Order: sequence, then structure tokens, then C-alpha cells
Amino acid sequence: MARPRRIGVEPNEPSTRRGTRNEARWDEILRAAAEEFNERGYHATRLQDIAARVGLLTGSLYYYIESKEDLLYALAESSLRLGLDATAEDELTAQADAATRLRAFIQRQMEALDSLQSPSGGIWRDIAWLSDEHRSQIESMQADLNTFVRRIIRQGMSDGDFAADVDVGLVSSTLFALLSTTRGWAKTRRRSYADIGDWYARMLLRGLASSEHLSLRSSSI
Amino acid sequence: MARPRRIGVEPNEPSTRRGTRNEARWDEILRAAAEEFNERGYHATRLQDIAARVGLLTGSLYYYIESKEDLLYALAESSLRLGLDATAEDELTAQADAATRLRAFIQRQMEALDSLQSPSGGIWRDIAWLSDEHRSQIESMQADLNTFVRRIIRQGMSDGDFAADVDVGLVSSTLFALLSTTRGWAKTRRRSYADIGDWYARMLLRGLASSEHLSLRSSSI
Amino acid sequence: MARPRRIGVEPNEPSTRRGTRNEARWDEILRAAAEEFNERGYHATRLQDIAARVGLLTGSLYYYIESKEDLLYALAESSLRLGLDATAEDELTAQADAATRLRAFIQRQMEALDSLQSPSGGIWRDIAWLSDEHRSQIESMQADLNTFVRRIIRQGMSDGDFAADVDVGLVSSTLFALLSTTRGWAKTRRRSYADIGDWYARMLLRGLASSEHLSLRSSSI
Amino acid sequence: MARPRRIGVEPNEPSTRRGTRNEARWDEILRAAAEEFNERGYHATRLQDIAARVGLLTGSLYYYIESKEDLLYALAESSLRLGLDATAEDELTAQADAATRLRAFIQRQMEALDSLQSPSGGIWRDIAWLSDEHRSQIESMQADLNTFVRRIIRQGMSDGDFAADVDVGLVSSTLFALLSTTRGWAKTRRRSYADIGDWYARMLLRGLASSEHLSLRSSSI
DNA sequence: TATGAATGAGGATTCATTCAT
DNA sequence: CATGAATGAATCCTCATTCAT
Repeated sequence: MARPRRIGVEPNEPSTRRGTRNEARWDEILRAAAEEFNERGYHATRLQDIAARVGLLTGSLYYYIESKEDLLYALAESSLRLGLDATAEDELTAQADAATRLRAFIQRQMEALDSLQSPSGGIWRDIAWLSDEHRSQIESMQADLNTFVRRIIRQGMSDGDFAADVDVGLVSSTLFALLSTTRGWAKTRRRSYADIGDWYARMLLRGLASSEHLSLRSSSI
Repeated sequence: MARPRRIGVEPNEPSTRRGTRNEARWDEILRAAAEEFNERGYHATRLQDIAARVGLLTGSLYYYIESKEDLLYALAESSLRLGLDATAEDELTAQADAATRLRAFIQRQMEALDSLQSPSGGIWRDIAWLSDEHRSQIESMQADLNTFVRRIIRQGMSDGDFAADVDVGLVSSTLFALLSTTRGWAKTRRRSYADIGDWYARMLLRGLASSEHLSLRSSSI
Repeated sequence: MARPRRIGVEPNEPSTRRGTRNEARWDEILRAAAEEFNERGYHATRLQDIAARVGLLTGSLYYYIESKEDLLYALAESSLRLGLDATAEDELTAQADAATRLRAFIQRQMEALDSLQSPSGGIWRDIAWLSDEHRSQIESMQADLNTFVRRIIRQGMSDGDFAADVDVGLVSSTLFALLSTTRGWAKTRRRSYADIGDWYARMLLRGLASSEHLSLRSSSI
Repeated sequence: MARPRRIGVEPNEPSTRRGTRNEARWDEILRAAAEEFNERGYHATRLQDIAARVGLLTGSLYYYIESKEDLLYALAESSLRLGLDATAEDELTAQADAATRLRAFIQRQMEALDSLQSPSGGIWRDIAWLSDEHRSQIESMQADLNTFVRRIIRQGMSDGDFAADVDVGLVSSTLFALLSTTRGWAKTRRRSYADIGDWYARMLLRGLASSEHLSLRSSSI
């Protein structure tokens, strides 16, 4: 293990490089990396662990990657991309009230968890180890996702659906905390991601509701 | 000689036990370790980082510890001990309804976050790196804490305060996920731990409430 | 990361086993280790010393070993295996009298000294540093060798060739002491191992003889 | 553990130093060091091991020694001094035949083994780690002892008591090998040092005898 | 005399990374 | 594409040694 050395990375390498060839293998590798990172964390995971999962020797990985960091980036990126994709709303939803939109968002995020490369809490702290360029890309995507959620919440507040005294940042932090932690313990659980998403949505929406509102339409929540 | 992963038997005994001498330093060290572990995670943290914070050389740390693992254990242990201490209820609370008890529990846990050595999400995954003995001790404490929460939830269910269709495990997982993640982002936030605790309690209790119940006494939640 | 005395469990598996790959190198390494251990002893020898002899960097040794202990074990094992191999007797010898068999045994042991990996007194004390499993294997082989010698001596005693008052354990201890020390000083000496063996045999056999017996056939000894 | 650093030792330090004060403690320490060195060897022994035996903390040892090497030197020196003392012969012995003198020498050496600080095979290889000055002193004493034995053997040869074809160096090597190894296994044995000495003398003397001589007076050997 | 605390130079071990084949 | 072999920079851990109290 070592502090990141990559002092000077060429920003414009021949993109003819890695990843393009043999998509299947590349996916395998990403999947393997995702699992190892989820279980042990980025630093505790050895390239050898990943290579072994795919049936390769460590050195062989370098046909596909340029550095270990590549895997972290690729995973964070694809995970966030999935999250951002789940940001797209069909016409109906797009015009619905905040509660509906939030519930839909949560459910779409939970669905994304099923695809193997998704947010496992631990990875996010390790973003700090990415190269400057990579890190800022990731952080920008995180910001976008965050913004999407905050917009919905603000919409709910101005529509009077959500309590006026809600701390928007607190709520979105809570939501992402829940989403990113889920994978860690959900495996052992018999609940489907959909069920868990239901519970999250119920908690959050009830929590967001203003007291009067809550008593009026509680049955629908 | 260095880190000889002494697989086998040490003809020489473990020497004198550390940790007790110079309580002040020991606390400093723990505090430093907690902060580093929280920021970078167990594996990414170098003993040097910790030593430097305390103004020692790396080797000097070994006057206080026997291995890096010791620090992980000490932190996990003290963190859980705090959590378990927060399990003690005054007479009034002990006889209160589930909602009251749960809210009190959450607030006490949040208060514990203020003491420097407290649950930072990341640490828990690294428990896997503890020695067998240490790990089983930690896991046992985790189980105790878990049990306490589940009992309250079950009480609420049988008293009719909480919805009957609640998944106890899911709820407690959610609660611990929230508690252990908090530290990660709370620093940047202007909310006090007490405020955050209020929000957690509100969300969880409303989430747990049965629909009718909710509409009836929603204003009090 | 270095020498983390990984007391506990390794979440990561031992990886692929070494030693078999590139037999030639492996032999070189063993030979180098044997020489260093003989000269300085196990503890005083640095892996760097061994690596340098083979023209490798210290870290590169770990492609072949898992720990320094591996080398100690491999050497002790191969040394004892040689010794045990020298236990095999041709038909003629097997049916000869004790004196003949003992002499033959000694000579075969001395021949074994020529092969580079052989008993150098110092190594045996360091066996204490082997892992439990390794140590018990070594000790078991030592016991076998010991038994072989004791059987011959007992045969000699019951055949009346050796004095009846001989202390079997004492004799075998003496023999192994001689065998294991030889290498230490024999290098500087101009005598061949065969000559030295002759002298050992002469001493021991005469020492073992009963007084009467001795005077009768002394010329043949 | 480290290669000996003492690059430049002042040859003429105030000898007012160590060892003089509190003879009792000093003896305890030497005794402890002797035992540890015998069991684990010089390098594997930590000053802490020795200190612990005496009930001191490691640092406190430095009131008595100047460096770990001091202990090795003191032990080697005292051990050889004992050996050389055993070189003194009473008038009768001094004028006896070689066999008698050799036997007497062996017995006196064996008696010396009882005093706690005596030759344990392992120590001798570690002499290489002494400072130049210390080492040459030790080697000089070794040479003296060696010479004494060789003289006796040569006397025996010229007197016709020992075979003429004997290799003097080989014999003395053998003798010292036996003497220095003894402690290693003698503990477990029920034989007294005197008994063992008898056996050594018998073997050597018979081994040294010329064939004719042997048959003539075998009963007396 | 003895101790507690710290130092610092090793030395073992790990692992990302390279590269010729 | 993959492997075997090697590299070397970290990082952990050990222990002789120092020194103020």
C-alpha cells in the first residue's frame, strides 16, 4: 500500500487503451472489483484478489487497467451514472407532486442496486484517493445527483406538501446515507430491494410531512 | 527485524502489556487514531499519521500498543461501550412506551457522537481484520446493542404503537446505518447532533406508526 | 505495509503457493540461505543477505517464499530427509552386525554433508521459531532418525558386540552432536568428510566395545 | 536487531564503569544472559528477556552494561577463563602420561559445566559479532585452550601411547565439539556430567590408541 | 539504582507496477 | 492476451540504546 504516487499523469494518453477490447472480460473485472471493494474496501483489496476472481494473474490485469485507481474511478463513475440515469422521469412523473417524484426516485435507485456495480458506502470515502481529474469528475456527478434530490424537496416545501421547517441538506444526506449503506447489510436480509425502498420512502415522506398534512392524508402514505 | 508476521510460536513472550501507562498519552493516541481512521479508513491510515498527530515517532507508538490492530479494537470497543452505556434508562424512561424509549435511545446515541471516539461508519467494515478473539468480542457487543433496539421495536408492536407489518430487522438496520453514517457528513453541517437526532427520531417513529395511529396523534410526533 | 504480525485472521487468502516455480532459482535460494544460516545463524541472517547472493532484491524473494521461516523449514526438512534417506541399507548391510551398520550409517551421513543443504549445528536450535505445524514435522523426523541409531546400538548390545553398560541415549546424542557440528569446522580442515567419518566410527565403535571384545578384535577396529 | 553499529569505540573509557558495583546483581544478570543465550542464541535474545529474568526493566540494564555485546563478551570470557583454569594440573597429573592428563582435563571441563556460565555451543558462533578488540581476546584464549589439548595429544603420540597416524587437529576439534554441545542436551538427560565425561574420555582415548596398544591394555581403558 | 518514555536504525513483508516472452 | 519473474517504494514492527527524573 502506498500513498498515491502518480505525480504526473499524462492527461491525453492514446485512448486506444484499455477497456475497449474484450468487453466481457472488462465487465468481469469491474464486477470482481466491485465485490472486493464492497467487502474489504479499496485499500484492503489487492489487485491479486480481483485478478484471482476473474482467473487471471495480477500482472495480467494491466492489460485492462492502467492503475488500481482506474477501477475505483470506473466503479464510482458507473455507479453515479446509474444514479443519474435514474434521474430521468417519464412525463407523468415529471409533473407529479414532490412526494411522488421522491418515491419514484428512491425506487429507481434501489433498482439500480441490483446491477452489480453500485454504490457501496465504503467506496465513497475512498474517492479522496482518485487523481485530481477523476475526483473532480466524480464530485461533480455527486453534486448533480444531490441537486436533483434537493430540488424535489424544495418543490415539496413550496407546494406545502413538506413541512416548512425541514433542513434540505439534512434530508438529502439522510437519503444518500441510506441508499449507500443498503448494500452492506441487505444481502443477509430476505427483503427485496423494492421492499426496502418502500420502507425508506415511507420513513422519509412521513418525516417530511407537515403535521397537519400528515393527519389528513396519512392513509395514503 | 521487522514485521515478521510471526506465524508460529514466539519463543519470547509478549513482554509487558501496554496501554495503561500514561493515561493521558494513551487518550491522545486513541483520539488521533479515531480521527485518522474516520478520515481515511483503517487501512489507509499509517501509524505514522497517528504518531505525528501526537508528536511521536512511529516506533514510539509501540510503547503503547502491540499492533495497529490494537487501535482498531480499542476504538471499536470504546465506541460500542459508549453505545451500550447509552442503553441504560432512568426509571421513567424504562417504563415509558416504545416511542419514548426509542427517541431517548437515539438522542443518547447522538450525544455519544460528541465524545471523540465514536462510531464512524467506516470502522465497522474493518472489524474483519481483528484477531479472532477481539472480533468475537466486538461482534458480541454489536449483537447486544442490536437486541436492545429490537426489543423496543417489538414492544411497540405488541403495544399497538407501531405498525404490525414492520420488519424489525430492517428498522434496526436502518437506525444503525443512520447513526454510524452521521459523523461522516455531520461535521460540515451546521446542525447540532441533537437536531439531527430529532430528525432521525421523527422519521423513524412516523415510519413505524400504523396509519390510523398516525392520523390520530400525528401532531404529537 | 510491513510485517504486521497479522495475529488474527487474514480476510485475504494466502494467495498462490510458492516454491515450485522455477526450480533452479529455488535451489539457488535454498543454497544461499543454507550458507548464510550456517555462517551467521538464522536470526542474524537478513533476507537481504540471501537475496543479494542470488542477485535479487529482498522483496523479490517473496515470489518464492512466504516468510523467512519457510527457508528455515525447507532447509531443516531437506537436511533431515537426506539423513533419513541415508537410513536405507542395502541387503548386505541390513543383515550385518551392529558395528558394520553403524559405520555404514556414519559414512552415509558424512557423504550427505557434501550436498549443500545439510545439518549445520546452529540451525537446530532455531527450530523453536518454526510454526507449530512445521516444528512438529521436523521433530518427528528427528525422532525417526534417532530411533534408527538407537536400534542399531541396542542390536549391538544384545548381540554382545557392544558393552552391556552403554547408555544408548548418551551414545546417540554424542553421534548426532558430532555429525551436526562437523560442518562448522570441517571447511577449514584438510581432511575429507570420509576421513572424518572414519575417525568418528573408530571412536564410537571402540567406545562401545566391551573391554574383552575390544582386546580380542581390536586390530580390526 | 541491527548490524553492530559501534563504529568507533573509545578504547580507553573510564573503567570506573559498570560491573564493579553490586556484584550480586551483575552475577544475576550474567546468569540470566547465559541461560537466554543458550536457549535462543545471542541474536534472538532480547535485552528485555534478560532484564525480565532479573526483575528489571530493559533500560535499567544499562546501569550494568554498555551494550548487549558486553554480555556476550563477559560470558565468552568467563567461560574460557574457566576452561583455562581447568588447565592447571597438580604436580602428579602434570607428570602423568598423556591419557591420564587428557582424561583429567575432560573431567575438569565437565565440572566447569556445572557453573552457570559455561560454553553452550551456540555462543561461539556469535563471537563474530564482538568488537575487534573483544573478539581477538576471545580468540586468543580459545587458541590457548586448543594448544593445551594438542600438546597433550602430541605427547601421547611421541610417547607411543597414541596411534601415530592420528590427526591432532581433528581430535581436538572433536573434543571441543563434544564439550560445547553437551549442555544443549545434557539437561534432559539423567546422566551426571561426570558420567558423560567418562564416556567422552573412554571414546577418545580408545580412539586415540594404536591398535596394538589397545589390545594390550584395553581392560584398563 | 531503577524507571518510564522516547528514539531511530533496521529488517520483514506487502503489493502496485513493469516487461520480456 | 496472458504469464512469470522481478522491482522498489511503502509501511509495520522490533529492539538496542538514551536520558531525565
